[in-house]
Amino acid sequence: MATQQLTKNQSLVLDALTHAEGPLSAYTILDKLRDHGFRAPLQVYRALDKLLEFGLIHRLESMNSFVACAHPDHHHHHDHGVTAFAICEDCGQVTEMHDEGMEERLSVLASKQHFKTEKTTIEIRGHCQNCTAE
Amino acid sequence: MATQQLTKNQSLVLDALTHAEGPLSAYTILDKLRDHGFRAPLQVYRALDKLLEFGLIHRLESMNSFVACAHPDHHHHHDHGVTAFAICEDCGQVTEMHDEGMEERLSVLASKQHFKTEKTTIEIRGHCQNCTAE
DNA sequence: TCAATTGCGTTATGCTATAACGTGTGGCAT
DNA sequence: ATGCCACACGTTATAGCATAACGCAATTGA
Repeated sequence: MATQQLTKNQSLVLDALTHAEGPLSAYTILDKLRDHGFRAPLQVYRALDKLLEFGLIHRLESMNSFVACAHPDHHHHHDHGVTAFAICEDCGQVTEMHDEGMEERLSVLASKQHFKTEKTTIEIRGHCQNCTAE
Repeated sequence: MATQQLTKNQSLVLDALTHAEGPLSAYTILDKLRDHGFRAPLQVYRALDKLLEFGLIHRLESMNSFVACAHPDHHHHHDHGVTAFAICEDCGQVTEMHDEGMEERLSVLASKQHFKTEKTTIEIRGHCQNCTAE
């Protein structure tokens, strides 16, 4: 299963996210890509939907924005487990975290309620190391 | 520290959420309260902000909606730790969950990054017990 | 009394996301 | 080749979520 072949629009959107300092909103991406022929929000949203599907980007629910996936292993576009995000409210930097123990706790919590999990969102808002230094 | 005295608007919004089956969006609340004199979104959002501050309601980031807090002990409006929400995509029901082990894992994760946590969002989307029964 | 604070109401605006329509292209079975 | 299908694309319009900015009224406290 080779790396998914991306369309022009999808590549442009992924590049924008990859080269960005932090998460971008769909409309910010639109503005960045106007010079490349983007005119309407749907062009961005359609590309974002596909990139999410391929596992190449993440959506940050707490800020209606998107980030490129930090993982280098983009060869399999199946889940690599639950991802937690640490989002710095000062500099906007996002750190992607994975933890087996946490997945285990979540799994236990869900099964206690007989709840069938489809997708899990974990977002920690706060201040990163750099921005905490006074 | 007695229970916070609420204004008329705040009470109306809290009542709407308390009596609702599931989470409500701000505009849905607005519609429900038109008969009580509500005319504009800001009337709702201002009440929601205060209720969030008092810890009487929660915001569900993944669906831009709000729910009444399930806790009976509304006397202290400080944090009662991290809350995880199980959100059923079929019936919309929301279950509030608290778990010490979970908080511990998150705390460890954050400290590994030297990250200072302000607020944590955990939302599990899926299907509740009732809606899973075929 | 006067100033400061807080909640309120209103209008206007901005940001986020999708519906609905039509076009073009490439694969592929007939 | 022809016809069909799936998919990406472009465009316009609209729906849904959230806040800025203004001014008024009531409350509190020096």
